[in-house]
Amino acid sequence: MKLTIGKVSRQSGIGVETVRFYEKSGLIDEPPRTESGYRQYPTSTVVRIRFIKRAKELGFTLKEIKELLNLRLDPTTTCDDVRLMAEEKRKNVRAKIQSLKGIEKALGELIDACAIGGPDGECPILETLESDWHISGGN
Amino acid sequence: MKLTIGKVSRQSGIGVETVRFYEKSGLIDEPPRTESGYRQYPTSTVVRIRFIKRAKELGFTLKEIKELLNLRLDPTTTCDDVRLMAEEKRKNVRAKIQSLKGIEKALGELIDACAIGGPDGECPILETLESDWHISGGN
DNA sequence: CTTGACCCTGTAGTATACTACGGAGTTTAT
DNA sequence: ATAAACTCCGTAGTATACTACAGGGTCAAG
Repeated sequence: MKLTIGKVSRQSGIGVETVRFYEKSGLIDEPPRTESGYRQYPTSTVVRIRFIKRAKELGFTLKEIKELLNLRLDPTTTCDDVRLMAEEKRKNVRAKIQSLKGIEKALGELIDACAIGGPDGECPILETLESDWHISGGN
Repeated sequence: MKLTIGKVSRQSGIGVETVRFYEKSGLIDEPPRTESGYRQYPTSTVVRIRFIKRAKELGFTLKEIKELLNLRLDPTTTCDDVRLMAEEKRKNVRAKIQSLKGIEKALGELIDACAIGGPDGECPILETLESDWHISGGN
């Protein structure tokens, strides 16, 4: 089943203009066109755009997302290239998870403190997070 | 010990201009000044800026980071307000962790496939991630 | 067969988050 | 005491990621 740009837009929750912007930016392939020039997307485009959306919410730039989506074995990349890049990305993702867990913990402590009418004034997020976690494997 | 803006900048790994930008944006307090007008930062400012930096890498906007840093019990907020907001933030953080775990898993599978000279052509990130996880508590 | 919703291209404008610069005063190391 | 390095403020410029036209053509329902 082929989709018009409007359907892709609605099903993936982004604007029509943004779909075209992602195409220009190389995040999604140029789809085939009808005789009159209308784009005809495969349904997989919706999955791809939803991935882009989520990855953006996780702090990846469009450039990084492109790299993630292009991580595959094809004639122009060797297996080693792909594996090394994937390992680099995974290191970065794991660091993000650790950072988020630190924030989750801090929020949990704040919620608990709140429930028992705990301390006030200072910023509990920072008090809880004064440890040395950091994002590694910069992009 | 008081720090000049340059020291804060170096210790937190952001530019001097960015420190002033964060001050203008209300992310860090206006520090006291010397007679000649130089800013004098407490060391806690460095901790705060490092938090801002990490939170940015995790996909939070400066607006959201401000809200996180202001989550505290003070005369202008009630305990319930703080707890509800903190719970909302935690929900969002947990969703992010789940999303990242999905990506981590996908990368792991790609790395494994690579190691054994697995399938090629398609994008394994997408193939692995075609589930319905999403970020909730949207901001 | 028309009317309204849709699609096309291209360009320009917006929001966010910096980043650089000009022109000046201040501090510090030699 | 003087040069290098730092600081001040304000404004303007940049990169990223959209978002909104303008001015047209296309398709589907009644």
